Amino acid sequence: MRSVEDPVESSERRTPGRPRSALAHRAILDAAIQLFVEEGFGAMSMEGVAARAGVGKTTIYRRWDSKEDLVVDAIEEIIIPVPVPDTGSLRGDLIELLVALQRSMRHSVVGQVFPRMAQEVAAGSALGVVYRERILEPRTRMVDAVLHRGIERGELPVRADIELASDLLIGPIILCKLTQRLSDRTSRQRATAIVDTVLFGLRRTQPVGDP
Amino acid sequence: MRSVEDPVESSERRTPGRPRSALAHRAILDAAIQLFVEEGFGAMSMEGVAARAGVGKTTIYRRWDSKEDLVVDAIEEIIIPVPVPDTGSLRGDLIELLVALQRSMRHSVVGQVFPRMAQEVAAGSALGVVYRERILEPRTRMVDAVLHRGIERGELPVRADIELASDLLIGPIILCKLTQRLSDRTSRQRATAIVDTVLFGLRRTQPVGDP
Amino acid sequence: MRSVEDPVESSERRTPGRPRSALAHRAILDAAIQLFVEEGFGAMSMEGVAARAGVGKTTIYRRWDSKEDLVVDAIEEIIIPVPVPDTGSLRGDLIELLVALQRSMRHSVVGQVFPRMAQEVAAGSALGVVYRERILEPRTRMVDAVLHRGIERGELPVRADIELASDLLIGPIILCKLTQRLSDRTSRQRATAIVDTVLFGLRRTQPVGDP
Amino acid sequence: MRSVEDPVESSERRTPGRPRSALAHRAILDAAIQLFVEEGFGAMSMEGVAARAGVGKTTIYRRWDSKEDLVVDAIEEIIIPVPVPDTGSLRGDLIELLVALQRSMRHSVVGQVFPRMAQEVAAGSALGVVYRERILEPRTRMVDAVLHRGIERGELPVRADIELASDLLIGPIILCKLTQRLSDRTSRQRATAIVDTVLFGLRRTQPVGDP
DNA sequence: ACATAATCGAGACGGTACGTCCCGTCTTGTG
DNA sequence: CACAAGACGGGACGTACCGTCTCGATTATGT
Repeated sequence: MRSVEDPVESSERRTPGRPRSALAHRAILDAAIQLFVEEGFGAMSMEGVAARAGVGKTTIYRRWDSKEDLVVDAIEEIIIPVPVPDTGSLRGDLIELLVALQRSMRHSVVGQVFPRMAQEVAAGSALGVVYRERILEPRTRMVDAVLHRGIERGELPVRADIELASDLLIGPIILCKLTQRLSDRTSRQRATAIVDTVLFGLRRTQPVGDP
Repeated sequence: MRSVEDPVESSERRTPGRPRSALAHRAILDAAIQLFVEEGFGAMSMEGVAARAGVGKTTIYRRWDSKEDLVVDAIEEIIIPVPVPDTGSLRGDLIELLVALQRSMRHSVVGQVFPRMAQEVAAGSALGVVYRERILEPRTRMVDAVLHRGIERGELPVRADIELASDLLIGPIILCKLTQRLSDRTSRQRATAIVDTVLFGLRRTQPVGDP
Repeated sequence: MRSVEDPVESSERRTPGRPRSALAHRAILDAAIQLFVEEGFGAMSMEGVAARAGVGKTTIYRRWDSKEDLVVDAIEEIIIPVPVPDTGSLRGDLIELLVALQRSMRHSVVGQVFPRMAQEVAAGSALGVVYRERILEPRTRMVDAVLHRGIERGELPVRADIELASDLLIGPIILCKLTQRLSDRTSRQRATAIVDTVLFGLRRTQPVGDP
Repeated sequence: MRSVEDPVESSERRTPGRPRSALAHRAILDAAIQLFVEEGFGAMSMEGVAARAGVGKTTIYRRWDSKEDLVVDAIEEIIIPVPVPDTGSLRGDLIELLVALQRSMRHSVVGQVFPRMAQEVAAGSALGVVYRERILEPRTRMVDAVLHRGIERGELPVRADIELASDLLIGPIILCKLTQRLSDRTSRQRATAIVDTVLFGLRRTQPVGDP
């Protein structure tokens, strides 16, 4: 997943010869992520990456062994760390989290990358595994963490099903992204509706009798 | 989306010359759907389809104009109509619906096709549009219909947000499929938990105050 | 040396599928000989041949296994059969032969090809061997034949050294071509001078004493 | 043609900095001539020269501007001055000259270099021009000089065509080298036959009538 | 002693061409 | 006509070198 030889080695000894260009490194990663988003993993070509980065193919192959390796590195570059919110209440935290998720899906490269990755993740390819472990799961764990804190604070029943809650909160956002369905609500309105419904629903886990 | 010239034309006049082989038609569609599932739309090739179907490339291109057209036809072939359940209660209907959805995702070709389609749907490609219109939306509408019937029956508040409810019910199933996360619960347990939580949550639409 | 599969097979059965294009064949050979002359064997590239012929690289590699094979075939195409002259006298025949040789060296592609081939012939490469056998030796043999006829006619001593004569006649022409030395004489004047000197010299094979 | 900066400058002031290695100079020239002979000008590479000389590519390009420059220098290194023979007679001198020419063609690097140069000379490339001026023409002039001396001595008619004679003497040797034709005669036998035939032929320049 | 300066090797750089593979199209003869 | 076979022009693959360009290290000299 890492480049063949790390140029930023902390590192007692320098390798002889001309060092690898940092500019080329950046240009390649930028071109790679752009083309991945525009054309998809299968349709993008190394030749295209080289051309857009203004770089020889050799320079790419010298640093990455395969298209997979390159794209994995490129994906890791665009990770934007989401800070765990702390508004004081479970409801507020979850709304912030969901708003942030919708925003990243809507605006950033992350959102463009996600649908292209669905297939990779489902297929369990090397690329998909990395994406799940480095992008998806950290975000899911963050929701879980916030929910656990809610239980500790007594804002949620001790027995509340965290996994279920997590799916109920994130699922709708993902679904909306995948189906490209447009809503007339703002991100915050949508987040608020989801969070309120789910949190209220979680107070009761017994079968729903007559209302 | 239809083949260039329909061989099963009901149709007053027979075309002159040798008629198209119905066996070849089936063999091509079967090969197409297999390869779509195995390799994905981008990676599969018409050449591969022809080879697996034991057919010349010409025979495929004479009937379909493009890979898109072929795959669309092939996808439509595997649609299994889901009957609208009628257990007598909203809760029962929704559970049946979700169990059926999970089952189809888990077992059939439909489930294998879905992740490959996420990207197409999100990108709004011809293929994606067909998939959404012919596969996704009918199922969503079915959930909506059941929910509306619930309102009519008085099992749900008149003001209940159908779109939100639909997303909350379907989202988790989709999310689970995409992330390939395994649960130790049965489809029915999971469906029940989702339905109960969402239905209970929908009774309350005001902001969640302290519990 | 021959194409991988001969398209002009006389021959009982046709191969199935689309036959190979005769136009492409010609275009490739023409491009090959042009580039060989312009840039030399080492510097010319298959990609360049394909480009100039307006043809895919595949089409070339389908018919020839290597650049050598291609160039050999291309060279064979430009062979212009030199008719054995029959002016009635040895002297006239030889002059005609030498005039024709100088003319082909000066004007045709043959003359452009020759210096590029010198190295190949000397090195004994596949290309060089073909060139020697198919172009050089037939011409040498023709001179030999004319000289033998001269002996039969009694125009030359029976013991005359044919090999020596041949070298003495052809050598100066070749040398002139290689060194690009320009003469103020016409081809015919030069041919006549050479032939007269050599023929006269051949009458005497004993060591040259004082004159 | 000369190196960019001559390391063996006789010369008043030494340049500051590390002086260029004389060992590297020799190693590079040796490697260059070897590779030129083995692979030809077009196929040999500066990288190969550097590798064989055990030297960095920079070191070569610092001293010579191009492959041409390097090879020209390397070729000049192998020039062996041929002494003008003086046996007392024209016939003896010419035989010595031709024997020497055949010997150098057969044995030394010069002989290996010659066929590779034919193309360069004919094409009139920089390399070819140097080769003609520094190697070819001096030898031709030497033959001319010997022939002139023959005229002065009265061994040849005053009107004898020196250029023709020169071509007739040298041409066969060159032709033999180029075509790699093997003879069962010794160099001396062959030289003698050529010289005797040509000298005898030169006595008569009128058209050859009936014998 | 020590700064200065041009050398050295190593090796990364943007490129070009390689020969292979497969794409989707086109063009045959046969059924 | 439909069909299989397969040639067509084209494009990308990953490799190998090309000649150029940086590097740190080395090696002389002129203070």
